Amino acid sequence: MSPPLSPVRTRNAAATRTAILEAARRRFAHEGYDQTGLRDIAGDAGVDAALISRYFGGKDELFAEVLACSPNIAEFLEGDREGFGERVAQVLAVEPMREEKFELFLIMLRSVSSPKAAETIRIHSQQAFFQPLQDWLGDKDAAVRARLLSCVMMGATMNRMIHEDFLLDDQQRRELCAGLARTLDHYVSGEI
Amino acid sequence: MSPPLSPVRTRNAAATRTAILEAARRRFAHEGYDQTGLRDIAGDAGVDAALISRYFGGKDELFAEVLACSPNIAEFLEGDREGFGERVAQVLAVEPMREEKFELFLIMLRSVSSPKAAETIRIHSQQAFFQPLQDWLGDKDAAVRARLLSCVMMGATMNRMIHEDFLLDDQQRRELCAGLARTLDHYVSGEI
DNA sequence: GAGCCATGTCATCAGTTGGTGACTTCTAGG
DNA sequence: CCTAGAAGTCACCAACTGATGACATGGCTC
Repeated sequence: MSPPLSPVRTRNAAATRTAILEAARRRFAHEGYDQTGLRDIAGDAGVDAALISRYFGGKDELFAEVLACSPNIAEFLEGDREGFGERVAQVLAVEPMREEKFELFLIMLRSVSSPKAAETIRIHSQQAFFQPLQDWLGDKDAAVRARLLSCVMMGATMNRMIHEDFLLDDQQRRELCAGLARTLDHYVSGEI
Repeated sequence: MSPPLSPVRTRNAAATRTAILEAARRRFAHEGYDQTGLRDIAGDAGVDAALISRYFGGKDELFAEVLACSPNIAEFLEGDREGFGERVAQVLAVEPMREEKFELFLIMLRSVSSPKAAETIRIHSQQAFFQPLQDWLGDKDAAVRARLLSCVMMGATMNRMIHEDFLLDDQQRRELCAGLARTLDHYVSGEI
């Protein structure tokens, strides 16, 4: 899919590891765990496929590593509370899906169906998504509100995965974004 | 997974077809398109795997047939408008996931990652989910509101797929249900 | 410069998958 | 009762997957 990252300097373990990790992240985000082959990743990274098993142990471990080093929800929690809904909704509904901020979502949602990835995803989504969100909300109903927030966020992503803005013009997309933002802010402010 | 449906009366084309279709529906809902093998389905249906290709042409066609004959959104659209949120939220958050009403969602969400299934899903979700919902809403913003509704519905399903009511007690589940119902009804009544 | 270990390459394995065609067996219609 | 065709069975293929171990080679240390 993409050319080798550093054709000039081969035989550099750190660079190779990084290249594999990045290629894997893109692949997992675009095709999901099952559809991504070790050879695909290796090809993108410009690396022999055998190296992946050597560096990471196996596909599962590579997947876990990718999840661990991907940007999580924290980014959205920075900034003022009132702007949360708008910030998130922008990413969910208007910004291009290629955006990095999106990738963790895509990786998780595209790979849940695979049993080997499912457990890893559950643990990671709890640690790097749910718990921070819940802590950020702070109040007593935090667990339920975090769940509600994630319903909307995941649902929006899912929806976009299925029909990519199919049949929705710019105006409608803005309305969709506004609706999402409003609902998210409702949950944040505690009005379940 | 389950014993043959009719061991007494073999050599019945219609029964065999139905058995395959039902086994496939269960499998696709529980494991998704990729993780489901023709041999798994055949085993559940108590049928030789070769028959599937013979009856349906291939895995893709079988999948399309399963989607086509699964119960769709229409069931939820019956009844009064005010009760919509509650009806749906009940299924999404409190009723057991084994429910048949759930299966179409699960099939779609667990199989989007597979390219072969994705196109079929897109078409079918448009025909059997989106369009009816949009028509039912009726107003001008119907397209956007339908999208918002499906965000919440799919998101709730997705959430449940990832951590099955993990860490949520009965009281919290009721709150979650109430929150979902409220949001859904907001969208139905036009308050985006 | 020699030696050694980390790094990278290659061929290959075993398992699984969807799919196909030749074969057997049952049943309906004459 | 007998035959024709439907229904079901079986063996097998080609493609792909993740993974492994033997081998080649580069680059650092002494």
